[in-house]
Amino acid sequence: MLHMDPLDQRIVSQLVTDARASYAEIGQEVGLSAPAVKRRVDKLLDTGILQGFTAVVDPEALGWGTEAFVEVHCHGNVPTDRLLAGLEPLPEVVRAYTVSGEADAIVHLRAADIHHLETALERLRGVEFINRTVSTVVLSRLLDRPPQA
Amino acid sequence: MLHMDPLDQRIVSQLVTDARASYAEIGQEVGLSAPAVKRRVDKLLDTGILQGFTAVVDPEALGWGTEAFVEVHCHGNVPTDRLLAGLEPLPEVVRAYTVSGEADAIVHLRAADIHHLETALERLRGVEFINRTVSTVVLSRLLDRPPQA
DNA sequence: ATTGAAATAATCTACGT
DNA sequence: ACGTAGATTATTTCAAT
Repeated sequence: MLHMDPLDQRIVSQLVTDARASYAEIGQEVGLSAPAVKRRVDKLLDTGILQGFTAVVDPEALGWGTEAFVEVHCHGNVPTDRLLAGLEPLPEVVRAYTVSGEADAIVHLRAADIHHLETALERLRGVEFINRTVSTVVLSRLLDRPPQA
Repeated sequence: MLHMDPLDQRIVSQLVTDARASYAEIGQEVGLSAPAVKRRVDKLLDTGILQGFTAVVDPEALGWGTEAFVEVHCHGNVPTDRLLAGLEPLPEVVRAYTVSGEADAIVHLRAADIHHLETALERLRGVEFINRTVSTVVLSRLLDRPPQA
């Protein structure tokens, strides 16, 4: 179903490095004409291998400078779709994962400041099926690597 | 030094949604000409508010389908630059944060499979100043939100 | 599945307001 | 700081291999 040949991989790699690179530029790097690159990119978008193109924004500049990771422990067994439905409405939830181990999920929160983070945590704890949360506040971002350069 | 007016915010928002949108398209959305949009984008890149443009790739397709979060506990006090120097050489480290609480850092690992994850963990534990690690393997990705849509 | 060429569209570099 | 105009470059479509 989804397979990338080496050329696709190099195209994807270029786009990860600079999503606004022209098809001609990419083509020059990988040894293809611009239309050939576009067709491959279109197909990669079609198959879902490429999910889209986005700008990388300094969270500080957006006024979302405070982050935390929260272990979520639920009452009994909660199916993932209910988990998702419970977390989705909270705008401070950047990412969420179901995990092995004691916790049921890990939630990545992003807020404007500590106070905002606190209210976000309160709302998170207010989600009906959530029993207990364990928060870890981020002090600094050490590393933030592009998916594949 | 870094401030965004409402027009900048709308431009950034457009670019987060689609980093390959043309300046003319963005301009139409926000009520500016294409050159005006480009000038603002250039300035946003210059000030570091916009850090770049990247493609969003399905990690499965890259053969990096297994993820884990690892609490890192160090021997005594390790300065952040030494932490960074220790983690940076490991390609499986996608992101790393220094954090409040018991752990010294949280490391986000991405590997091809469980076996690869295991070897990555072993190498992580091999970093000299690392005392103990607590791993949590990701079972599924519930939510992965764009920074600001 | 690729190239090459022609039509269309986007970008860049003025310059003027 | 924005817009318009003109030159340049990129993208797209299509024909052909």
